[in-house]
Amino acid sequence: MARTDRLFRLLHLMRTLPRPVTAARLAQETEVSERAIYRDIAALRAAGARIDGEAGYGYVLEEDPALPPQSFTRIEIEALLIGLSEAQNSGDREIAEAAQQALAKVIATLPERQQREAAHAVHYVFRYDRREVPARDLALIRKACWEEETLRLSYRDEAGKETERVVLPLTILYAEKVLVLLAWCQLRQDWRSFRIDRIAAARRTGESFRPRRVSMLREYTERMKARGRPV
Amino acid sequence: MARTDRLFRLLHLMRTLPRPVTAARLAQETEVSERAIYRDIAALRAAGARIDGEAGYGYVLEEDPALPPQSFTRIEIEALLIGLSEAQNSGDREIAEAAQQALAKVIATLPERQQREAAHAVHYVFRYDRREVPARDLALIRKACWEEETLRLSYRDEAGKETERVVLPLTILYAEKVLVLLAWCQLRQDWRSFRIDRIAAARRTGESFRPRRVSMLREYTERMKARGRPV
DNA sequence: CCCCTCCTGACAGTTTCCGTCAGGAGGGTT
DNA sequence: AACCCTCCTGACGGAAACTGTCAGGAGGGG
Repeated sequence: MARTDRLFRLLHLMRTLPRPVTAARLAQETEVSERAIYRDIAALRAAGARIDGEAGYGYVLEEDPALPPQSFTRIEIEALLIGLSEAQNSGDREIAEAAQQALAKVIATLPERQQREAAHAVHYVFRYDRREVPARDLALIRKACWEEETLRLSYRDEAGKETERVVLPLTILYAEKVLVLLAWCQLRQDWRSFRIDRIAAARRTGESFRPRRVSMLREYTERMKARGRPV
Repeated sequence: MARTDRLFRLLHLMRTLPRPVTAARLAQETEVSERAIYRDIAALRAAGARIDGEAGYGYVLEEDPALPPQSFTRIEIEALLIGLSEAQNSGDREIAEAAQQALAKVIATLPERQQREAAHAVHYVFRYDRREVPARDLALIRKACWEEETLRLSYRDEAGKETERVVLPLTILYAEKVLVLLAWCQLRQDWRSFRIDRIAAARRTGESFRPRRVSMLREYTERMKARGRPV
């Protein structure tokens, strides 16, 4: 591999691999020695890349010279930061972390002046109602929605009674203080909302309902509208 | 000039000089021969840059996913969308619009598959408590925070009594259902929070307190910590 | 103490790059 | 047709950069 190619590839790897990226990992991916990686990082830094690197930690690309600078107004930057803060209060740990990473990626494309504006944002989100974090099975449910795979749920209703449900999971809904799974319930043959904190267990069935998720959501939306309900 | 530097510089020149850019111009700007430029262009192309070049015309850098601009995991995309939804519920119209635009800009840089993932996101934010939108003067207050300019406020307290305040505005705080301005109040010689919906009028004084905003925020934060209060 | 990782210099051998020169292509204008 | 503009590519000899190995060091955390 030509060195030129490798330098661009390193930038790409630092953008896409989970942070932080170690020199050992980069060396493995590009099939050169670690010493070559150190040299490459130095070259990229000399060329304007802002790469944070701490002993014992790894590398984080903070400003990327290969990308066209993206331009956001100051208020757009503030809006993104508000969004990050809100996502961090979502009660969903995985989403909170993902928001942080996504925003860091966006910030890395910004010129220095705008990065400074981001650092000195004037909006601040403050929430007392830290929602219960129903960490259990949330990732599994999310994945099932993405992959349009049926789930078997053990669900506890308000009275504490537990039933087994086979559902087609459509959407994770962030309502006021609870997370809700909107799904098509095969037991009831109708749409049902399941509070995620009342899901005792969730198991994947291996059965796919692809590609029906989007059309079912459309149906649900239209039914809610027909009932004069907010969507 | 190191070749690495030169390659990034060429990308920058093609982005900023009037199109089309000739090899002769690039050679002059970077102080190398035209032959070197031809080689550099070949290297950039090998690295994925889409550079259009026609004999007798010059070069045009096609700025698009050829140099994979940004990559987000699926959950990162979902997190950004959650953030957008939350920002749209912030009660601040300007922020809501800015969030939409910022996100559109981010999405536009994504490869097609990821744009589709964004379109079929599984998370949905739903809020009953549409907050009061105190649109009046909010933009002015925001700008004053950014520019570190003193404000004169007509402020109504809970009993409806109106006072005049001269304040150094620091932060717009998104609490549960209200927007709050955190400021240093010169009348009280202390930090005060002002509910934005109770601000009857706000006027700029023309007096700057730059560059004190950041250090004052730090002070406030430290005081809150010393009092065992959440920051 | 150990572990993890980033960091830098030196070395000899290997590879790449450089400008110059030559020849060609494509498109447009007169 | 000739001429102009520009992109394009190969070859050459000399110069510059790169390579992996080895050695030594730093910082942070447990």
